[in-house]
Amino acid sequence: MTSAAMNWGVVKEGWRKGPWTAEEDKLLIDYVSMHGEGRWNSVAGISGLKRNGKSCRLRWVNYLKPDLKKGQITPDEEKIIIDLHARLGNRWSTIARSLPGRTDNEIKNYWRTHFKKNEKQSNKSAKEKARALRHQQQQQQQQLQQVHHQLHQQEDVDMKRIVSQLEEGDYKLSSVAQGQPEMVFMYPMMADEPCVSSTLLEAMVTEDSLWGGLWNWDGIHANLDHMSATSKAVEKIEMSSFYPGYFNQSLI
DNA sequence: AAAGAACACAACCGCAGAAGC
DNA sequence: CGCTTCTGCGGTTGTGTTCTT
Repeated sequence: MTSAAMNWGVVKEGWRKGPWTAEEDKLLIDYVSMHGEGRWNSVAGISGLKRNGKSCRLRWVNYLKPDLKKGQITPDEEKIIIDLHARLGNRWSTIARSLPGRTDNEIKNYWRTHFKKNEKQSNKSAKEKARALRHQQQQQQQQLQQVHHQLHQQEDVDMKRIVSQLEEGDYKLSSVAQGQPEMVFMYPMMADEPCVSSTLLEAMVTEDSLWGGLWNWDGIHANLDHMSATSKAVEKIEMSSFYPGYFNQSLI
């Protein structure tokens, strides 16, 4: 069916629908940079966009937001998705909180594409497996390069932030990764909460999860800022049962 | 090379809960 | 306290691209 046949891109009841144009994206980006996220229903009035609030929010959250991670789901991310979906079911937004830069929509689409079908057809052919493996290797390579690049850029900023937080005395640093002297976990000092033992943390730092240890902190944490107290409590209980160490990290 | 299948992604809808009045 | 509005979530659908036969 064509866009025209679907009435996409046309103005319906005053609102445009269908794919976003570059101009619309720019208007929305300008709006958010000036007014911040939220109050989506006022976007149309202020920016001149002929899109309703829901459409604007969706476009921003799923596509325009600057900290979104582009590119395919990595094998590590896939593991987490599988694990969390097994425990949480279709709670995509909760799963997405564990994958910084990924949206619920993206994960939902990924799951639907890759695993929904597998419920019926559990075995992949050898060909498919080989293809998937090649693809994974390429992705891993790309991601590694990307992470190295980002780390270089963020190094100065992050070090300053960590140092200032240390100076405030709110955090404790724990070097845990043997043979990885640059790998450091940071978690809040709480008098009434036991910290994760270094032994446990070491166990978490496997080859597969090394990078995961880094993103878990920033991503999960950033999202907690926007959650209600009740949601936070539920989230903490859920997440701490899945990822040892999460509970300590989330105590701010 | 062409057709069909599979995949990846974007976007809409309806509903529910939170927030504001 | 009830109503309205806003926001976020999950489900679904449609389109374009890539892969397979």
